[in-house]
Amino acid sequence: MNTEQKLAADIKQALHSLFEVEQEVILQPTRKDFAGTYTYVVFPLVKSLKKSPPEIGASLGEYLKANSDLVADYNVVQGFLNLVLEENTWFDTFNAILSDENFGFAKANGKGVLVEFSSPNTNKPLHLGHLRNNFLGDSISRILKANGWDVTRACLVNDRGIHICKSMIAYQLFGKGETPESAGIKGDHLAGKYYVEFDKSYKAEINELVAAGETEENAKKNAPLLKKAQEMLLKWEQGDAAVVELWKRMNGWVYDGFNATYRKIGVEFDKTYYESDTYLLGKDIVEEGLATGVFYKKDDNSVWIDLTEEGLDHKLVLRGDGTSVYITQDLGTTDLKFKDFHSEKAIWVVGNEQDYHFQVLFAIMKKLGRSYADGCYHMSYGMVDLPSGKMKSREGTVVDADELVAEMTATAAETTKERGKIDDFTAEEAENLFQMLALGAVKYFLLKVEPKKRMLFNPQESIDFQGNTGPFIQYTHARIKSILRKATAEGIEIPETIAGIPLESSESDLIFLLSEFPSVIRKAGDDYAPSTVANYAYDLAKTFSSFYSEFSVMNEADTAKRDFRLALIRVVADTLKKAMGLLGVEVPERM
RNA sequence: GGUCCCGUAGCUCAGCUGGAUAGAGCAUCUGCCUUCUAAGCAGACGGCCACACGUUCGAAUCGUGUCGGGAUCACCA
Repeated sequence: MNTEQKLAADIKQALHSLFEVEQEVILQPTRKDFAGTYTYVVFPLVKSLKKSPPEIGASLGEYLKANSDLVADYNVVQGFLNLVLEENTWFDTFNAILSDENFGFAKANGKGVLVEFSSPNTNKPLHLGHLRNNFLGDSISRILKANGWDVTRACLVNDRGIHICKSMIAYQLFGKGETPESAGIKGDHLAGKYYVEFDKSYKAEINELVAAGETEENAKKNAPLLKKAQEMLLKWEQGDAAVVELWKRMNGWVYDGFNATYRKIGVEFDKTYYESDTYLLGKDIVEEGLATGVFYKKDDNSVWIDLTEEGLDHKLVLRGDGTSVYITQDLGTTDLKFKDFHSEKAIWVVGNEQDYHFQVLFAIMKKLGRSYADGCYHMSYGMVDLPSGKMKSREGTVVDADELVAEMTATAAETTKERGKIDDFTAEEAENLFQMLALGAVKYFLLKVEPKKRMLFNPQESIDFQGNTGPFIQYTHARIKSILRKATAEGIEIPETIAGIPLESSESDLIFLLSEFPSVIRKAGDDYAPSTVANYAYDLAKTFSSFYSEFSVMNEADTAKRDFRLALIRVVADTLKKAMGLLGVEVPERM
């Protein structure tokens, strides 16, 4: 039981003894302007007790001061009972944190969760929007693990379909046999180049047809290039050797490119599914649904489900000609995923433009009686917009992931060199640091915003290194480490338990914040919100910085005080490292 | 048009299981580096929390409606 829970129990007991009231007690942190750590709001008691709020507050405060060994003092402002804690409870709280290396992390709960994210298309390189997806997926995986879940990270690669054929056709027509090696272009970028190429030529054909008197609609449907792509898709599905060979070759290039990017941004998967393997799945589920009467057949043989009871519409699950639609294969892969991993939960990190799709998918699974249906969650997130509007790969108006990371790394290098604090680093150490800072900046930037909100990225203003940013938190960690190195150099041993030291308010602020770490992790997991962890890390770093400028650690004459501060800041550094770790961000020893 | 999401300072965002005088960062302005890293700290400036009504002792937070922005409603994925 932590301090807050104990205090709540004491208040509950007090309510019982004083007023014979049985009530759950909820505490809130006391506002900065008043003395106290926790505040209990007495307004709700006014009616039943028929006493004024200050009266209730005072008698409750008096009782707690006398009977609770946690409460040293109290004050009442209107209906707010502010409780000042005994100093030794701060040390109880702190010592518990100090002695627990895994403070904040829950024990394994023996249950599995599958997190699917990234899910790239193999016709274009990753852009800023994909980065948001990757970082959200990576971070929520880490957060769920910290909440005790056994996490499997899965990636479903969209490696087939008409859009892939578009790149392939364009390459066949205009590629002149070039390869990533011959062109000196990363494989995913090379494929992307031909995807854009396709779109350009396709649009030119449409314009020609329209000029020749076709309607725009017809032109779009009948442009020779599109026909070629559709033919190629058909050939691919028939297993045409030449087409499959080209498909394998080009996808191979793309995977090499993706792997390089994933390695650079520090994202990994436990399991990769390929849509070329799974796109035919789901038809047996359609049969099952027809047999159980969950689905119904129309005259043209197409299969549907009625979801009007769920507030949704009728939805097609299989075409009249027996071929799959998107949801068909998703039914199949969902079953497959739960069969493969026997997990309790599955999470899909997918943009909010698919909100409706997932509502439908989950509703169908429920109607089919899948036991896992309630464990399905769509972690929906908003698009990353540019000042000019939406990013469009076909039109080339995207912020490329590789380019962005490279630019940020250059900025980190420049900013760091200006400051001249790491002049003794080897080239490799320096490069390592620049990468760490660049990724810290980008990841933090994308994760600090609540996932479901769409966010704006302004390339001109770019990503900052000051203020509420990843590098600021990394910097805070490095500053603490610098002090700890100094202490080690002087042979100072940090004590394992602390007691009886008069506390400065910024010190108790820090202890209080540290004590909240477990509930922050819990909340982030419950809400699927890495932003909760990001905001916490910033809050902690900010509070430390304030303490740092007000008090000195190593120059403190009272050695007991000094040693306490060393212990305190060591836990702060550890907690910053853990919190940033949950965002997939590393923190440096020096910067 | 139906459904879903969003609307908080000039800009980017916290806060939303109802609680006190709504917080940060950026930008603008003032101070602070001979003491542990100034990527920092302290301060100033900046708000009808889109609007209206309702529930409540109490609403940025909950409910209803309006307005504004976005997404979606394909035998595309």
